[in-house]
Parts: sequence; C-alpha cells; structure tokens
Amino acid sequence: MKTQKPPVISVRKRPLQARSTQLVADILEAAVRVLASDGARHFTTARVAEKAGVSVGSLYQYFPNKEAILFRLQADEWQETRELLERILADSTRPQFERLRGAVQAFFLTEWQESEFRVALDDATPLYRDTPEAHENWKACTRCVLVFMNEALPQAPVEDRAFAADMVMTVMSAVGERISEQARSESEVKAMAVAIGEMFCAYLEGIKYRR
Amino acid sequence: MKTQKPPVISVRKRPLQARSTQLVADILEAAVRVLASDGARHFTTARVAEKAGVSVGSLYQYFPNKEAILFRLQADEWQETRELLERILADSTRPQFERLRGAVQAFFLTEWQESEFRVALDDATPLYRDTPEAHENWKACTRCVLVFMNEALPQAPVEDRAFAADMVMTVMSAVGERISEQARSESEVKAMAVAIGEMFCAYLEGIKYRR
DNA sequence: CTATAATACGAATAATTAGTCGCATTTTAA
DNA sequence: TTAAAATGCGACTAATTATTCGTATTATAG
Repeated sequence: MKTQKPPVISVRKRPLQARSTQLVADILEAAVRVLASDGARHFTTARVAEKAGVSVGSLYQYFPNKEAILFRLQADEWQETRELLERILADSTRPQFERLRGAVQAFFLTEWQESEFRVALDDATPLYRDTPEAHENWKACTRCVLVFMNEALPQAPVEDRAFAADMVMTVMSAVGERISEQARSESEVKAMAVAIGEMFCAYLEGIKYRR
Repeated sequence: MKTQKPPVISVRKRPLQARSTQLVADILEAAVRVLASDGARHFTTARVAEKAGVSVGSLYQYFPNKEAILFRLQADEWQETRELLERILADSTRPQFERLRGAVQAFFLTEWQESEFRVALDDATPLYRDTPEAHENWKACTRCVLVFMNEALPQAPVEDRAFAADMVMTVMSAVGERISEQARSESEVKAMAVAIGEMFCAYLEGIKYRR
C-alpha cells in the first residue's frame, strides 16, 4: 500500500461572526442532503456549496478540503452514537443485560432509519479512515462500552473485559453498517438486533465468573 | 438517492485465441496488484493496463468498463469464500459446531492475510453494490450456510434456520470486512474468531429444539 | 496463399472536479 | 467616521481519468 498522506482534517479558520457561523451550519446541513441524495461518489464541494446557497470559495474558508466536511459529518454521527450508548448502557434503572440488548436494538434502528445517509458516509470512509481523529472517536465509543463491562462483569479479568468491549463494539458497528447497506425491513432489523443482543449476553454470561 | 444506472458488468467480448486469453489473465493479475498497492482510489484502467504490459485499448476489448474488472475480482473472492465455507461446513468427520467455529476462524484468517487487497476491494463496493450478480454471490454463500443449518438444526422451524443462516453470514462477512480494515495482530483476530464462533454456537444451541 | 476475422495498440477526447486567488462587501473597533 | 479585519464571491486553473476509434499486426480458414 502506497503511503498516502492522510488529509488534513482540522479546520482552516474558525467562524467568528454570526454570519460565518451560519454559513458553516448551512454547509453542513447541505452536505448531509447532498450525501443522502447523490451518494458519496457525487459528493462534490461545488454541489454542497450550491445546495447551501454559498460560494465554493466561502466553503474553503472554513474547510481545508472535501474530506474535512465528510469527517465532520462522521464525527457528529460518532458523537450521537456515543451519547446513545452511554444513555442506555448507564441507565441503572434497568437490569444490565437488558440494557445491552436495548443498546443493540437502538443502534441498529438508527442505522436503519438513516440508511441512505449512512451508506454514503460509509462509502466515503476511505477518504479519512486513517486519521487520528477517527481513531479517537472509535476509542471513545469503545470506552463507553468498557465502562458497562466493568459494571456488569466486576469479577472477570481486566483483559477479558477489555476484549469483550472491543468485540461488542466491533460486531455492533460492523453489522450496523451492513444493515444500512442492505435494504431490509424493519422487522428483519429488529430480529437481527434481538439475535445479536442474545449472543452478546450469552457470551458475557460465559466469562462472567472466569478468573 | 438518485437512481444511478448500475454499471454493465458482463463481458464485452470473449477471448477466443490463446493470446487474448492470456491477456485477460494478465489484466486480472495486474488488477490485484494495483488494487493492493495503490488502493481503490488510484485504481485506474491506465495503471492496470500498464502493469499488465498491455494497452488500454486491449483492456477495453474484454472489459466494458472499470467496474467490470473490480466486480470480477470480487466475484472470484466470493467464489473462494464459498468453497472455503462449503469445504469446512460440510466436513462430516468433525462435530457440527466445531465445523462452524472452524469456518469462522478460517474466514477471518484469510481476511486478515489479504487485508490490503480486501480493504481496497471493499472500498470499491459502491461501484457495483446494486448489481444482480453481487446479490447472487451473496445468496450462494448464505445458501451454503443454510445447508449446514439444515443438518445441524433439523428440529428447528424452517424460518429459524433461514434466519440463522442469514444472521451468521451477515455477522461473519461484516466483521470480516472490519478485521481487514483495522490493522490487528494475528492473535487478536484469532481471539475474535473464537469469541464469535462461541456466540454462534450458543445461539444455535438456544434455537436447536425450538418449535 | 489470401481473405477475413481477431487482436492489439495508444494518442486523443471529453468530462469531471478539487482547490485557488484577486477582488468586492460587510462588520468591528477605535 | 474610518481603517482594518473578517467574510464572501466565483471564474479559472490544473490535474486526473474513463473511454473511444482509426490503424497496425497477427492468426485462421478455405
């Protein structure tokens, strides 16, 4: 694999005045629309600028390149995913394993609901896959699952808990991606979520008291 | 999502003489190399032709477009995957659930070994995702898992077996893709395979005698 | 041996698209 | 009020790349 320099993802300039803040917001909103309607292949800065009612030049004032826009969208998605997982997994009013099952269910459902957008975003992954920011987002989500593991499996060895968190996150995220890719019915998605939730619980049950 | 006409995937012309047969073989071999070394983004017909020691014009004699080359590579991979699964899952000398665990292990290992190539190939997915040929390949693999389910869970309802086959195939393939994407160590990959194999078996055990 | 089909070639074309830059307009602060 | 800073503009450039087509070469059949 040729060593490709990872694209610069950080912002070029921070919007200071109200109008530029609005402009950035307009661009991001338009980007979502363009991505969902045209797909990753036809996601061009020109189209985004046009849909946002803004000039390309202005766009490049606040985003160093096309990838930065896509990454921003992806980062927002990760943020929401993390909040979703945190909210469900940390909800101490419910039994632990039920929370896990609920998390899978909820996650798959959002993937299914936003499928066009998600697919296009996933198609754009190669544009920013190896950035440190992307790794950070992944780790943040895994950490959140790890917190749950620590609570649910206090007896299990640390490595087992770490591995379980990684595995659960990997399976959830990989299958979630697949679910938005393949057109499935809502009931199929739910059934898949139930099955995978059950499998997770069975697995955790198995390592619960391992030393 | 704008309705994009799926690219034509079938061959333009069949190689008849020996030299053209060789030419097609050279192109495919070069394509694998280009994909692995340059990635999907830099996979161009010109590069492939050059690496194959052939002119672009000749390339277009036998492939209607770039997508057709990529699809052919992907189809070959599916073929190999199907053979792998068939060989392991149908091996009646081993206990059923051990076969399933073995299949997961073997599949993940090949994904891991060919990761550069696989990642690039997956990145190219958007170019041929919605072709009927792609669906056929998927179904062929799932059918092969279904045959195993029929043997392993003769008591379970038909729908349960169909669902289990689909679910196993989805998880395996989605996670396999993720494994080639993230750079992981061989031992991590093996551990993941073991865990997922266990989960599958636990799940099947649960529906084995369901009516 | 020769006519015809098959094969191979690669320069040229047409389209797409990321990103820039000089200039115009608006806001801010003094 | 006014200079400086911030913002906004969009035509233009430069690069990439898929695909074609007219021509040259090679194989095959009769």
